[in-house]
Amino acid sequence: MSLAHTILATLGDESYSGYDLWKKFSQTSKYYWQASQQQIYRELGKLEKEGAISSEIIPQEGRPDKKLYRITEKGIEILKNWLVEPAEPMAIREELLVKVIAAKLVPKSVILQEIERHRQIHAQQLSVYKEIEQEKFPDVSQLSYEKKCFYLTLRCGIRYESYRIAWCEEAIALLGED
Amino acid sequence: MSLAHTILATLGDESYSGYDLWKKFSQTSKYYWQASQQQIYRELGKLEKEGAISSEIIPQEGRPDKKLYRITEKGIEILKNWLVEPAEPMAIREELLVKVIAAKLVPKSVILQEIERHRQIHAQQLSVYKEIEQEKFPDVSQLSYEKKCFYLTLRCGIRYESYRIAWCEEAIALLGED
DNA sequence: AGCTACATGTAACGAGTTACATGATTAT
DNA sequence: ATAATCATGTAACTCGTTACATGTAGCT
Repeated sequence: MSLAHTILATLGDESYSGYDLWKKFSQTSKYYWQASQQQIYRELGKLEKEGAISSEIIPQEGRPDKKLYRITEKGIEILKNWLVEPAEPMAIREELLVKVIAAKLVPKSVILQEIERHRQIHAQQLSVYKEIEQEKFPDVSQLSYEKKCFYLTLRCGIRYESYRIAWCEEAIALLGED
Repeated sequence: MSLAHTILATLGDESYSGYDLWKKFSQTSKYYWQASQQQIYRELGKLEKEGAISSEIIPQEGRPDKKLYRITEKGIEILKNWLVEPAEPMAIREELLVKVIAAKLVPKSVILQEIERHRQIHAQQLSVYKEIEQEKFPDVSQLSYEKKCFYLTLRCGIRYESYRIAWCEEAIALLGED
């Protein structure tokens, strides 16, 4: 359900084409919702049919035409109604943990290397987020309400990666000892 | 993909009926993979067709018959092959964060209350996990390799809930100030 | 009389992934 | 030449959710 709401929330600030939305989802929206290009195009089609968004074709030279989407009054109403309804915490599905549960079937080094690989991926992502934090949010107390909200999603990304790294380190330490 | 592997990993230790698996998924498997009863029945059907598991019907008095599933040699092979392949970190999809992004459309109190509600849910879950930790794992250094692996999934659950709580507290503090 | 636990499933739908299809421009 | 970027989409499939369907036993 939330892909539609994420798109509506994004279109609430600015108009985007499907392609632009996809890029935005690959970059800044990454720390709260992920979606593929195909999913976004499909969802845009649905939202337009429902009347939550409208589109306008922008002709371009030397490039394919682009379809620029904007949110409608109806779309804003849909968003507002969704915002006041409570949401349940998301279901946890961690493939790495399933591997840890089945770990005894393969040599210990296989699992240890896989955990170490994940630690590195998360450490890499964490450093990207921390750079964004330093560059874009040097003084948090001066932020507007809206900017604070966006900042908090980045903070969640930072905390998420930190939690993953800490767990990987604990796992390597515990399983690595003989 | 991983639901099949989670079921195979669970059946690796013991035989279960679909109903038993569902209960297990609602309790201990909760911190690494969640699945509904219907999903489990469907997946069991598929896995049996593939020959990864086999079933035996156990007649019971005063209760419906139960179908007890066990993993086959082929199922163990499937698990092993999956274990040595690298897995990517899971995609992040946090509905609460999408709400924070769209927060400006509703009064501040709506979002603050929703975040507080989530903080409480996670705090509740954390206390359940901590009780399990104290009861079942009083001395970590004495655990077998297999038990250590299981313990680590609980530790991940504890770290996850702690990270969620910490973020909620940060968000309430930042948005709550005037 | 109604609720919970036990036990297994089907059907329909919504969400997410993977593969395929097209075609121009710009950079290496 | 080849790859990457821009730009939009269809089709098929798998995975996850919700609703429906059936029936017994035991508790309150």
